Amino acid sequence: MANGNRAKYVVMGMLNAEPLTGYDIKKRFEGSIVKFWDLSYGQIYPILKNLESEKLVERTVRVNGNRPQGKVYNLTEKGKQKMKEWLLSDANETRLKYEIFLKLFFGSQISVEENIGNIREFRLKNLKELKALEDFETDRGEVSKGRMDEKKCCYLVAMLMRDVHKACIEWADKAIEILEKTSAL
Amino acid sequence: MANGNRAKYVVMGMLNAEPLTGYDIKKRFEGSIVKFWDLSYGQIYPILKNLESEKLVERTVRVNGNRPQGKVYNLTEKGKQKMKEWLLSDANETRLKYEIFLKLFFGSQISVEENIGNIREFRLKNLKELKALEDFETDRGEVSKGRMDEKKCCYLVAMLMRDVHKACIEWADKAIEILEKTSAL
DNA sequence: CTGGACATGTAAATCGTTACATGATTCA
DNA sequence: TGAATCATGTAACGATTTACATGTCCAG
Repeated sequence: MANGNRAKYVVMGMLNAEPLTGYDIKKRFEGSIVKFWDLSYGQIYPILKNLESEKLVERTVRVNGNRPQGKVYNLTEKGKQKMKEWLLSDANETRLKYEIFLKLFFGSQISVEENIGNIREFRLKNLKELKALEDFETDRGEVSKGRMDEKKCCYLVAMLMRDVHKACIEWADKAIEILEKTSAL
Repeated sequence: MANGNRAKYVVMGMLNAEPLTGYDIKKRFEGSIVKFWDLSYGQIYPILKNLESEKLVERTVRVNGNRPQGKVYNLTEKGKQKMKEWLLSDANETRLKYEIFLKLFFGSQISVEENIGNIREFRLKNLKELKALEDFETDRGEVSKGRMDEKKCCYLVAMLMRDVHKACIEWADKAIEILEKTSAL
C-alpha cells in the first residue's frame, strides 16, 4: 500500500456520517474544509464497488416519489470497525511537500530578485488560503461531555491550517527581508 | 500533466549543480534537506532516458582508471533554459495535505482521548522533524552581492520547514488543552 | 573470496487525473 | 424546449512505488 489507501477511508469516513451516493460524496468536498482531499469520480465509483464487495458498505436505493434515483451507500458495522482501526492507526507522513521548497532549493540558478518574486507569490497564495479559512474558524462546537462533535473537529482542523499558513506568511516576510539585504549590498 | 512533472525538474536541478549518474542522484537525497522529494530508480532512469532524447541532458562516461564506470549526465544549455523556465513559473499547490487533517476531520467517530492520542503523535513527529533540521539551520551562506548561493537557499528552506513544524507543535499544545477541558467536563 | 557499495535497469501494481459517454430529472 | 443539475460509469494516461534481475568493483 503506497500511501495507506487514504481515498478509501475518505469515502468511508463520509459514509459514516450519513448515507450518500457517489455523486453526493464528490459534492461534499465543495465548501468543505478537506476540499484538498477531493476525489475524482474515477476514484469514487470503483472504491464504492470495491467496498461493497468487501461488505464494508451496503447499497440501498434512494427513492424520490416512486422512481429510483441514485445508489445510496451506508457504512456497515464491519466498515465502521475498519474505519475506527484506521483512525487509531499511526498517522504517517508529517513531512511537508511544498513546491516552493524545491524552487528555493534550486534558487541559486536564478537571481535574488527572481527568488523574491517566487516567495512573494508563495506568500500571496498562503494569504488566499488563510482568507478562505475564515468561514470555518468561528464555530468551536458545543462543549459536550467527552464527545467530539463535528464542529469541534472542523474548528481544530481550521485552527491548524490557519496557524501553518500564518507561519508561512511570517517566514516569507523574513525571507524577503534577508534577500533584499543581499540584493542591496 | 497531473502535477507538473516535478520529478523531471528535481533531476534537472540536481544536474545543473554538477554532473551525476542516476545512482548519484538517488544518493544525493540522503542527508539532503529535500529528502522528502526522494525519487525511486523506477523514476530516475526513465526520466534520464527521456531527458536525453529531448536533448535536455547529455551523457558522458565516467572513467575510473581506464574502465568506464557509470553514465554521467549533465544539463545542456537547452536544459538550463527549461529549468529556469520552471523556476520562474507559478508554483502551484500551497495546500496542506496532512493525514492528521483527515483523522481529525473524522474525529467524531472516536473518543476525545483517542483524538488527543493522535494529536500527541502528530506533535512527536513534528518534533522529530524539527530535530532533524538542526544541521541545516546553522549556515546562512555568504553574503554575496546579488547572488543566491546554495547555502543561503538551504538555509531559507530549513527556516521555513522549522517555522512550520514549530507552528504545528504549538497548535498541538493548544488543541490538546482544548480537548482536555472537554474531556474533564 | 565475499560482502557491501556502485550501478542500471524492467515489470507489475497501485494510485490518481482527465476526458469522455450516457441518460434522467428539474426548472425557467 | 433547452440548460443545469443529478447521477453513474469507463478508458486512457500519467505518476509512483516495490520488487526483482543483473552485474562490477573494491576492501578486508
